[in-house]
Amino acid sequence: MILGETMLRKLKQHSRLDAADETAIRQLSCQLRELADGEDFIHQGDEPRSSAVVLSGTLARYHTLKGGRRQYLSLHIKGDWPDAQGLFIDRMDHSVCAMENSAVCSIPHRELIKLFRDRPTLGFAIWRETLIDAAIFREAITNNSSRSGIRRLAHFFAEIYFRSDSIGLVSENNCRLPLTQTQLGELLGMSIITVHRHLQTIRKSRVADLKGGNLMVRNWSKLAAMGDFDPQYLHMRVQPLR
Amino acid sequence: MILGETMLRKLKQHSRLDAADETAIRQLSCQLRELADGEDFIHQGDEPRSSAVVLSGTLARYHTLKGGRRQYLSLHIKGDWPDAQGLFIDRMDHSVCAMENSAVCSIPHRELIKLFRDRPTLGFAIWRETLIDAAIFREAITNNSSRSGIRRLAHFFAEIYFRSDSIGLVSENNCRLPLTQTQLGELLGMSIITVHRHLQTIRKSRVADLKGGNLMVRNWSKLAAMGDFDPQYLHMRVQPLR
DNA sequence: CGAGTGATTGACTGGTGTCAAACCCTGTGG
DNA sequence: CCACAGGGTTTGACACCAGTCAATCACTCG
Repeated sequence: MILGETMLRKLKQHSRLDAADETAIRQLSCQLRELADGEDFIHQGDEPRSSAVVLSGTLARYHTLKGGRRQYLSLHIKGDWPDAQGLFIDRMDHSVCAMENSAVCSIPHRELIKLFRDRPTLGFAIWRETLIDAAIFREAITNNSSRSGIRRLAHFFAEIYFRSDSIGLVSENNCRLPLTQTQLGELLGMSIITVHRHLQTIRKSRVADLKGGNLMVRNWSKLAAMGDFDPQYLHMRVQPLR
Repeated sequence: MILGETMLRKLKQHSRLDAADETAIRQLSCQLRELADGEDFIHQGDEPRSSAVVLSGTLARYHTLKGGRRQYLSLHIKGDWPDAQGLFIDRMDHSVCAMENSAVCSIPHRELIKLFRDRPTLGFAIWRETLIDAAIFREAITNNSSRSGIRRLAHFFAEIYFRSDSIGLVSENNCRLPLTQTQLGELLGMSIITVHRHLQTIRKSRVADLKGGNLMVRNWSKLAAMGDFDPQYLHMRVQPLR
């Protein structure tokens, strides 16, 4: 089953699971949901009753600001749990939407909690998953607060490329990144104009390029250097890119 | 015991615990540690073997940037778990230091994990604690990325005042906030000069004042409005300030 | 009473945001 | 098959907020 394999591949990046754990995961029930580009998956204020794993596509968490503008908080690809942060929370403090046509698989909290009681190790693995989420949030604070525009953009590109690679979504130096320049600005805390100007610089230096929702990395080590990117905060046991 | 009461008061802000849970918490062993102003409690790269609860004082998480400068990520007061994010993580991706003379109480992970296996509900409560931490990180992303300098400062003041009040650390409209303007800048992603200028504005409008490590809130509703502060993201069952 | 740290103020500069307009690509409909 | 509409991208002009530099003031501590 796709859900089981996707979950396992992701969880094994950071956690050790035994055969019984794997079996338990494969037996989870899955409620498939397809999302259209731009569609909200869960909305700020909702009471979460299930949590989902991304099977395909790209989702994002976001805050809605006074005046309706958005602050995107994080981007989620295959294997991620875009609403895991709602696990033990009464009401969502943020929303989650699809950035392109996507598919997710929902698991009721009731079933997850039973799983955690029966197999604490699996609970710890998913807890770890939410802690890595938090580490990514911390890095985003640092990125958006203390790095210059161009480094900020480069760091984000490096992170998404690295994460895509680790789940097997990079081919020929390309990965998906279906964000408009406006959305990149709403993620990185800068205006579309500034995003555009720095993007041009990155293009001209032949480090990376973003076109048609695809990120092409021409020079990985230069990109990582430009963004001060050090993947330690992603807490993976194996580190694919070098 | 101080540890038990401090932990219980904090956990009960968001979780329901039964009598047996409370007993189990009161029986946790506590390794008291006193920290001097500025001292590192745990350092980026360390392997965490225990997690601590703040008994008194103020601690902060921070990233060390290229060139040695810091990005502060979050501030922690009585009842907080400043290194809970290291619970299921091999190596710390950030450091934690004391912002004034402080006291914390460490609990070995081994003991916590045994507790979680025996009493899953308590594990869920502490998991929730780490999820609320993450919610605070998300709000920090939004604050530092999309609010103007003065709103950013006001939002941070509102948050720390609100959290201080909820753990009983506000008296006569005052709470501790032992940060220099430089440190405020390193937390909010702006230069000391900008911090200073906005702080002056906040002072002159008689909304709040920061002096000698103390934050005095003269007009709570104005401060909350100025910072677009909505405490929903703190996920407390009861909301003290109004 | 100096030394040191932090707060305060001013002058200047540069990066970033806003405004505005042209361009490009794609999908739609006549 | 072409014209059009709409969203996204690109470019330039301009203003202003925020950063750097620099100097002075205030407070605490030995």
